Amino acid sequence: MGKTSLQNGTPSPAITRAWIGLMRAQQRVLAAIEKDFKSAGLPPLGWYDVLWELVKADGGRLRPFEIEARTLLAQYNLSRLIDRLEREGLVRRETFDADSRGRWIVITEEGRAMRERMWQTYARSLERHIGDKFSEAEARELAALLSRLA
Amino acid sequence: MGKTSLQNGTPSPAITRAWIGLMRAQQRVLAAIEKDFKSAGLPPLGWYDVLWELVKADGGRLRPFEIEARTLLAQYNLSRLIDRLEREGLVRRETFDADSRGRWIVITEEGRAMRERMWQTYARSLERHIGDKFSEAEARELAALLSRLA
DNA sequence: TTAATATAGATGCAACTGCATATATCCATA
DNA sequence: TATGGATATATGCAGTTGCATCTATATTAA
Repeated sequence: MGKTSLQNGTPSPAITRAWIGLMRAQQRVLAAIEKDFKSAGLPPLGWYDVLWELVKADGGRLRPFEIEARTLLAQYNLSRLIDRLEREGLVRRETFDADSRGRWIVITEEGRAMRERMWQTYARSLERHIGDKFSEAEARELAALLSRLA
Repeated sequence: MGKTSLQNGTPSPAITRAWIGLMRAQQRVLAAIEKDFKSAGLPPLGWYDVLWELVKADGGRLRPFEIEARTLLAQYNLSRLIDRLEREGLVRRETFDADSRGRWIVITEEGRAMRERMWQTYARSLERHIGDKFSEAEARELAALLSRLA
């Protein structure tokens, strides 16, 4: 039994409230951010994560399975997300010579530009929907607590 | 600009880490719980919320728009979720005489039994995936911080 | 070598979601 | 009391997800 529980195997009210709070907070903030993206005529937030991993990576490229590990996307979802990104010209698929099962996913100039454009909106959203609600110390505390669930 | 931000409109690292932590924690815990449900041969977690609201409600029944308000489900998603619950015999749609646009959604005995069965698994999951990770005080602190985002 | 197994990535299909709109009814007011 | 607008719920459609499986290639071990 966990550190925090009643005798009968029922989670304590605090645990329950933390869980409900986690679900609702994530849903609300995510919905608010997605709405801001939509208003700005931007693609869904999920695209950002992939583009950002590629920008951070050496040579602006990664293997699909590497993106998968960094983003928590399921393999089949990532494969199709890459389809969409490629259709919009934001990434290219290139051959990976050392293993012909593999591919490089390479970010294009358009992809880099899009990521920056998305960040403008994203940064403002984070400020508005999260930053405004916490002091610096509280934000650190929240991040620390959440990291225990990762 | 928020309480917590740098000059240039970029969210502070603490805010960014809180946000990433929020997304990842929710995804991971939700995925773990859904997996537990699936292993136990149970329907998706989303069903639980509706059944639970109905159990708590007077007479075991609510109007769809009341469920909507209590669960954050979108109207069209709820309408279809009720279809599925009804198909499984867990709820019934009944007429609402005072306003014939409306309906009652009534939980059945099977619905009550299913909710209890789901709770067995749910409670253990919450213990394992959240309760084990926090002291009582920490859980309260986390819930309090998350409630600011609601 | 070859056969068995594992890994990288893609894809058909059914279920679910979001969006827009439909349908039915109610309410306010001219 | 007719009409314009609001509210409650449902639904067609296109896009997305999850699941299972496929193809292609790599690795291991006999």
